[in-house]
Amino acid sequence: MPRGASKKPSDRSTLTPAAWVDAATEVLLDQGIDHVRVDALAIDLGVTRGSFYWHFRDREDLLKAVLAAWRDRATEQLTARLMRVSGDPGAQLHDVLSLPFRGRAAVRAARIELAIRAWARRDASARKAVDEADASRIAYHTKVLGAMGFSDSEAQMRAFLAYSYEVAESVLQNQGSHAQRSARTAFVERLLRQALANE
Amino acid sequence: MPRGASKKPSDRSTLTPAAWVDAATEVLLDQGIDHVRVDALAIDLGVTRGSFYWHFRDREDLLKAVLAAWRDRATEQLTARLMRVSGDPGAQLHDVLSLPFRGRAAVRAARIELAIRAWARRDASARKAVDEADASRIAYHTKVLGAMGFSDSEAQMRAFLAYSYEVAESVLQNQGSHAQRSARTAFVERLLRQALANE
DNA sequence: ATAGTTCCATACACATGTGTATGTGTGCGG
DNA sequence: CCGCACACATACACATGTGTATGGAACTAT
Repeated sequence: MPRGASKKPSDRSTLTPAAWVDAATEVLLDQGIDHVRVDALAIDLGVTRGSFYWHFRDREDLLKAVLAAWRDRATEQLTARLMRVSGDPGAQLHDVLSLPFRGRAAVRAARIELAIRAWARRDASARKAVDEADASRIAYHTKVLGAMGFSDSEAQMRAFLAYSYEVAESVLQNQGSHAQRSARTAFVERLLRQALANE
Repeated sequence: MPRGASKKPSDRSTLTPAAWVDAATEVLLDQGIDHVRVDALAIDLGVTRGSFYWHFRDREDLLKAVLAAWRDRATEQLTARLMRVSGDPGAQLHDVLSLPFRGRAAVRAARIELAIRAWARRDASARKAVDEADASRIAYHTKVLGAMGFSDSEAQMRAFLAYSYEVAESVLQNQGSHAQRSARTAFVERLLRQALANE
């Protein structure tokens, strides 16, 4: 009797490792890495732990796969942004700063990232992945701001400030209304464009 | 009343609830709230769980005490800052922005706060405490920037940006050298002081 | 049809964590 | 010196989580 009557996943009758990774990521994003447990995931997927230990060596193996999946997606997002060279660096800066407002997918991605940051506080490999993602994005910001005419060192500092604002907007998600958020985003964009008064 | 009515000093003979809270905070700051366990704390304190369940009703009771202790300390820090009216708002802004560099105690406090932010992602009371702390600090920043001559709305936006930078400096602790950090802090300070060019 | 592989179920051993019930030594007041 | 509350120790019941060993149904290949 084929157990085709699966609940929500694809029409596949058998599970893939990716399905376990997705389920684990789902728990991770609103429960934290410590609540990612194989038996709970098995219940979510409608199977038993016997399935899990066929696809994965142990729990650590799954967590590594979760981290790898996130890192792949993060770098993919960044390279996609590098690909669509809009030519206008000013538009790119606007594009970057309005990222937190790109709908529910972006919000979800931000929540996943926050969960991984929390995880990175006590896991070396997660720490490494997050640090590399931060460095890559800051490098991209630096490149954009450099293309806008700022010197290398000043582009670096402005890039960090821009990225700081992005990170904080996701961390401080309960501070200010939506209108305030878009207003201050526009303000930050103008401030970052503006040259520093030399005294 | 059992012994000398001393509570603060390490009364080597008996434990206080504060000792449990301190031990729990120590685990919290580098392991996360899920790793705060009564038996591990008991071992740390050199006693058994029997002692714990005399001082606290259950584990939740301890966690509430940990959160209350942090909140008290956070508000106390802020009111202390409000008290020492340096008069010069420019000096106050500098004081605020150089906070992450105030030695090991500040670093430790930042780590505790990050752990509580992670906790707040799935605990309503922790969420509330963090949101209120953020709001209070942003309000203080807004007041300082308002005293520097900016309009209310602009002071609000600059205050959020300043606080964003502070939060990000603690979140992105592995990005940039110490020299870079102090350089960009000085840069952010100058940028925040500067008026926005009207076009 | 038969054998083999895939994918999962079942059952067990083991570790860790919470909470409760009860025992125990010690410093006080009376 | 007696008793009693305090502060903890000891022991147990119970729940939850991991990992392994083994069984078994469905699909495939021959």
